[in-house]
Amino acid sequence: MEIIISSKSKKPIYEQIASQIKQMIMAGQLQEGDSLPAMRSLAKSLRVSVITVQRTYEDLQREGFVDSAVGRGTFVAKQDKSLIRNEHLAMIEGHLSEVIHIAKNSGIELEEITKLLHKLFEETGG
Amino acid sequence: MEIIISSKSKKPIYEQIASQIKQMIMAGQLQEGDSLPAMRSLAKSLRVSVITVQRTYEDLQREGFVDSAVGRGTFVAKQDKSLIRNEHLAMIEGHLSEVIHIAKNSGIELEEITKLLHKLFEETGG
Amino acid sequence: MEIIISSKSKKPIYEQIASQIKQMIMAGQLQEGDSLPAMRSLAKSLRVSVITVQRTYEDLQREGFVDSAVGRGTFVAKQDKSLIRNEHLAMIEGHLSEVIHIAKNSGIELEEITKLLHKLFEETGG
Amino acid sequence: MEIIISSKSKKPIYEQIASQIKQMIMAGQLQEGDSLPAMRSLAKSLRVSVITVQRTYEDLQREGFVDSAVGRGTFVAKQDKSLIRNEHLAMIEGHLSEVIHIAKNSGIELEEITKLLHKLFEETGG
DNA sequence: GTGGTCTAGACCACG
DNA sequence: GTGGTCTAGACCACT
Repeated sequence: MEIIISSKSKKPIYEQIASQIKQMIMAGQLQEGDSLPAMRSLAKSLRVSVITVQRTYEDLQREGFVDSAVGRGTFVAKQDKSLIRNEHLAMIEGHLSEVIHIAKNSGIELEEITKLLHKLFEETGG
Repeated sequence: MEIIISSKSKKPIYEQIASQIKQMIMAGQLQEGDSLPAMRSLAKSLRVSVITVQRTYEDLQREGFVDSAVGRGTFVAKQDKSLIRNEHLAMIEGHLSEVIHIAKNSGIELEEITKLLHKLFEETGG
Repeated sequence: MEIIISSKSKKPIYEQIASQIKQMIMAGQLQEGDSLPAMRSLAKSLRVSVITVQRTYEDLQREGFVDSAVGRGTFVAKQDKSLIRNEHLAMIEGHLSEVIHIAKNSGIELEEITKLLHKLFEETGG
Repeated sequence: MEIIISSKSKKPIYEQIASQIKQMIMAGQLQEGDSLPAMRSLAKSLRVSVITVQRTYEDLQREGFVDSAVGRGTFVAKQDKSLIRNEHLAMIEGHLSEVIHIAKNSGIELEEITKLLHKLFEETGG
């Protein structure tokens, strides 16, 4: 369970942890039925409060990525493909919003961004 | 000084105001030496607290967009447009690369991203 | 002793087991004096902890469904069926009245509730 | 803001508060744009921790009943009728689940419940 | 041991 | 003043 917490990031810690666990699930690194570390042990290894990890697991559960059962632990839930797709789209939307924010602040035209997007897309091996 | 504040936006009000002023400067709508409205009058016309406008002007000053002179007011500073523009383009390219990376990993089409980009651009208030 | 445990259910395991045993008793499938499986063997066949079965038997005993005798085992107690049944019917009527109150206030049709009732009945494991 | 907290209830406090506020909103007692009490003041008047109220407001926000803005407060959001309907259906489902739980424990037939439901529905003025 | 809830108290960003 | 985040420490129910 390699998770990196950056105190520089503006994102809250519980969200940083959550997004990294989501990525592991979406990448297949964590599979359906796999158990996640117990809250207390993960909290200890990440050197954060148990409450913070709890918040992370709670969010993951609410979003359907994991199931938690008192006394048994937390497990990766059956994944819905459209869920994952939506999650990816949300991440993309986050980046695009940043792009637009910067662009509007610096008078860069939408057309220029679109061209750059297409250029980068073609250049990228994929 | 037409500035729109959206209470729906997650962005703080002072940042909404600042980015719209930045835009006006980058677009040449506000030129070097032009004076910005007095804090109290801008606050009044936008129906926000003076403190909020104060924070806006502080940020603009720190970022080099304006100069404030006690007792005289706030003025647009000399802009090094091309430098700023290049920095911004680099940041945009970074985000777009992330977007493309995610998209290629999840089978999302370039066309869909382009549409999302345009949609967000139109939705985003200044 | 066919008992089904659903890990999806929010109900604790000991309660799932208890309610299924109660059902068997109320339905006459288990009769007065019949012996229940030993805790350890039931635990083994259900693949749960002995502690969980212990908790189940404790509850059944406290509610008067079974009697436990150290060294001899656990047996179905004498049931006062009609008394229990009437109490249960009264509780059910209370809940149904609540349901109807909500439904009438929000324009939900009786038919829809009936359908929901049947759907839930089929979904609910014992 | 008359809210009653019962320590007897199995429901967590934050949920008890939330459901009562939801009811006020659904009943029109709290209307769109109305401001809710500040977390700290509500916490004080209910004699619970600020954290508990925070959890309540967070849940209400996530479910779309209210909007919170740092520095300004928490306000009733624009209500979606289907949201309210779903909320009512969820409450009904909760009661029906209780009914089924009792029924299955006491060997009461689904048909009998259905008849009782219809009988009560007709008897109830509405 | 597990997760769920509640508490008290702190610091931050925002207005 | 507001809400948002993080912390530490406690008690509970379940396995």
